[in-house]
Amino acid sequence: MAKIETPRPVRGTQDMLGGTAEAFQERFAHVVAAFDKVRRLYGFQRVEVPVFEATAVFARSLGESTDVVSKEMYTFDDRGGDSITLRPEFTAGIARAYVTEGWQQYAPLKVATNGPLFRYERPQKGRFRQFHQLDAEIIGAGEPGADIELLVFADQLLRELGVSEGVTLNLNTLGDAQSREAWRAALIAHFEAHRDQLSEESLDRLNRNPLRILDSKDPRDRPVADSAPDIDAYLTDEAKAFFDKVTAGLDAAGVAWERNSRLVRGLDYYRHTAFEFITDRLGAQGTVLGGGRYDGLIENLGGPATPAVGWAAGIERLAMLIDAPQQDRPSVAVIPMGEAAETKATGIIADLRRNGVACDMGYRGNMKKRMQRANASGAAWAIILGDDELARGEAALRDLRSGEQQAVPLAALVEKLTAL
RNA sequence: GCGAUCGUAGCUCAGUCGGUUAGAGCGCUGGUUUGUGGUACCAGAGGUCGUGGGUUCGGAUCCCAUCGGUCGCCCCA
Repeated sequence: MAKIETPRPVRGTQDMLGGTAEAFQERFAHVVAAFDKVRRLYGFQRVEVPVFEATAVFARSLGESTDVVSKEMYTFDDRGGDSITLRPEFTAGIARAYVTEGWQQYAPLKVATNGPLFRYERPQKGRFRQFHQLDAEIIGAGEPGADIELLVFADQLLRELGVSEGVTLNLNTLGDAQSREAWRAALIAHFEAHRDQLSEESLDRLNRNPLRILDSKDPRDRPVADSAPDIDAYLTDEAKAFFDKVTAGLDAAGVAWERNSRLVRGLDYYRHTAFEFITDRLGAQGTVLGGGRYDGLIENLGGPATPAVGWAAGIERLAMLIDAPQQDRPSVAVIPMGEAAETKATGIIADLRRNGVACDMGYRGNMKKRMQRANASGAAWAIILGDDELARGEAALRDLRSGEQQAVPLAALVEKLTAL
């Protein structure tokens, strides 16, 4: 008989098993739990949006960056012939819902979500095809206060996770449309004047996405990129006032930040604030949380002109940075010996669980094996139930830490253990 | 799409100037102790050496191809 070949997991996907101190799943869950806790403190409502959308939702949101649309998205036709795309980001879907579900009535709307996203990329450290993000958005608020609130939220999350130490907030402004255009023109002029010093890749970027030359990793580009003009000289008074309010707000809230005049966004609908929390502990993927103001996006999706700002954070990346979280252990291991005892134990364990006592039953192997498993499970107590105990209507309750053991009437077990 | 590097037991890895039956630790099963763990000792099960081809008397080891992992480039919404 031919050997059946087990299908392999799809490239860039992960399976996560919890239950042990080193388990990545435990870290992952801790990041999500911390996010949910902080999100409530800041009054962000939980929102759920579909994992897939009509392709147009993302295609329009990404606009002209054709490489991303054509090569990086999981797009397919469904049985009805409609083009569907697995979400590569949260913002577009939330913006779509804001328009189609009439959420405009709640503006300014503070929402948060988290879940899986999909991008067809080559996996590497901190990069997967199915990955997961936390996401927070404020839609319908054009005031710098919204940017500030979001940034303080992000900062507090990183503090709660204990990773703020090695992570710095890089902050920049892209100005309003007018500032951005003027700066862009100046940058192109600068790069054109130094064409001969740029790498081939950056020469290509010059046509495609000139702002990206600013954060090129190629050492040949650095001198030209570093000597390129900041946006500061091109900011309108309004844009400058906006950025000043954001930085003043951060200072007032005690959030440390660094100006990074090379931090840019490729898409045109980004305005004003752009930020990334960056670490050097994750290899090539240093951004742990990033976002900015996208005042032009909702209009791009056919909605009313709506100012909005938001951020997203990679759960896997955060999970790689945090210390191993404390994990919950079952506190009681029930060890029956013999069939009659096992039946009785089934009732006892159900009773304990209904009364909020976390417990597990050991039903494999000999006594020694069961005790070993009970010990390995981290349980603090073992309830040993054999024919002898059963006949006396009691169970042996053993403290697995001290080794002390006592007989407890079966009827008193729940009371005894819930009192501990 | 490009580059580097690695694929040996369930896991982590030894073993390669080509040479009898491929090893260890952990885990698993059983035993020393017919019902008592965190120690110890003994035994056992478990491997198409990623896959296919080539060179050779002989390949885990050398060559080619292919698949997969990892890291980096590109891209980064």
